[in-house]
Amino acid sequence: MAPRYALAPDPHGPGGRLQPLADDGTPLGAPHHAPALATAVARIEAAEQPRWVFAAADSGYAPLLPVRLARCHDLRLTEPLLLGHEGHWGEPRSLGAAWARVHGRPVPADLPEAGAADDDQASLFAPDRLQLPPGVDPLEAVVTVHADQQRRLSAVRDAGERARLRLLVAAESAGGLLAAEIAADGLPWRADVHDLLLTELLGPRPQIPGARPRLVAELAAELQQALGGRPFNPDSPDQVLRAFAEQGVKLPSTRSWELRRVDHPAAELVIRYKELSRLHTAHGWAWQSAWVRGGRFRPEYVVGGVVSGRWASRGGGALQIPRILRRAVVADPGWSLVVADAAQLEPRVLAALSEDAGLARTAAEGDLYEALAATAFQGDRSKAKLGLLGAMYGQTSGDIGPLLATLRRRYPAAMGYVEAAARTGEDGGIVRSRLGRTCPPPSAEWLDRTEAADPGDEAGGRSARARGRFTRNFVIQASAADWALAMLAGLRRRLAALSSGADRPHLVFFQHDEVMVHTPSDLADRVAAEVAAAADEARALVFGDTPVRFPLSTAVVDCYADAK
DNA sequence: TACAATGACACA
DNA sequence: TACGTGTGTCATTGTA
Repeated sequence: MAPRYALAPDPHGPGGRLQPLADDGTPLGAPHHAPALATAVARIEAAEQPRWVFAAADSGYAPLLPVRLARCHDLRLTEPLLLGHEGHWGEPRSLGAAWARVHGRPVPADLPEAGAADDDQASLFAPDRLQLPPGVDPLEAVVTVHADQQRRLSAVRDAGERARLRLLVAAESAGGLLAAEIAADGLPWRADVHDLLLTELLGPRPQIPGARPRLVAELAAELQQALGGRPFNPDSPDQVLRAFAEQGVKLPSTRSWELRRVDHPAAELVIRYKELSRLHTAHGWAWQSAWVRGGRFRPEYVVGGVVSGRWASRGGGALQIPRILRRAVVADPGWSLVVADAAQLEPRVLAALSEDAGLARTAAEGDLYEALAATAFQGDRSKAKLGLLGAMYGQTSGDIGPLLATLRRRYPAAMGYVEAAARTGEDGGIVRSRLGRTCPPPSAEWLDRTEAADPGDEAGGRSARARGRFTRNFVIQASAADWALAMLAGLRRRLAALSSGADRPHLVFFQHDEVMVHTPSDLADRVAAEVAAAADEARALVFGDTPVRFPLSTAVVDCYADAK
């Protein structure tokens, strides 16, 4: 019974090799070849539930689906976590680079990131991106690098820190599995509802691709009339500003909040035009034909794509679906959507991180801002919220000074925590999330600007403060991402235990502090309970013994738009 | 023609 | 009420 298996798919064909491993990565016996890798993996998974060691789950797991794996160790996702933790942020992070470091060989530079832009024929047939030197056996490389990563994890001195970093590696790796599953399953998307919505708001689909839909074109014409009648392109901020100037209206920019303050009939039209035009270009018919197929929206997620550990997405803008389009996300007949988002996650994370007893009391349950207002802001919830957000993001302008002063007096530990993180950043230091994700060090240019600068130098001071805001926010955003990842990994495990087979609940969406499960309706209530349990489990795993709670607002709905 | 920078706005 | 972090995408505009 091996706790771990390394695997390497054959470059061509359905087979692959498997190598049982001990926990520390020591090979147990000889590798064996499976003519049908997915079948062999499914059999071993059913019997042993090992931790699968992938070079990269995103490419290694997808071909095995619909086989579901419980646990993995993703070498590609783990390497940057370790390099960052060890203070080697800029080092190449490919499997080949990690292999070369173990063997003291020349380390190959990383290839540029694959983006949607170069996702063409050429790159489809490009050699893999592992960067292994010619002649190196991929399975041997996976085994070697895994053993090295396990050794480096064990080398973390402090036991608590070591345990947390291991948790981070496991959660990040689970994210790798999940992202592949979500990509394969897709988000339920009703193209007909989307169509109807577009037609209602924009007019019928233009016959000529690229043409403005009727209502957008009419709005553009109306706008031109309202600004003197001379033709101009409403998509060009420059031309819009000039058209307004000709009417005697001086504007610093065409930002919508700026336009809202302008007393001119054309301002409203510009705002409306931009809204509709954006819907058409970003999420219109072209978007639908590119990204929606077979009743599912299939974006690509990039696990750890943001330095803070949040996921990013590539193509389709999966993490920026405008609210109005949530109408199109509808459960299949007989199925429901369980939508859950963590309420006030970031201030709760601050309370737990800083162990500020007072703030933790306000975060023990219910509405955190309400509780904060009651104890420190004479019941004014908006002040409480503004002040706390300002503290977490490093806001200095506006009338926020007195609010920050109040917070500093009432919650010295919490405010001290973010201010210490800000000072570390301003001084060029690095900070880490709760589980040990490390922020990037300052760039060489930053060091030039700040260290060479005189004390009174404006540019240097600005750069320093900007980095202070970044590190101040990093400790919170990245620790929130730690919690979310742990919650997600737990929820994934719980859903698998709830039901297997074709009509099991699927995680179909994840956006920073929000998850969505598509489930047979008769399981929806149990899914909702598992979401709550996963949230509490993540609280204990990530923050241990804290009075802070992380409540979720959960809705069981047919349509995403009906959640909250 | 292709790419980068910019402005704007969507999401957390 | 309007500037405080992190992203992705599109159209325009300027440069290679």
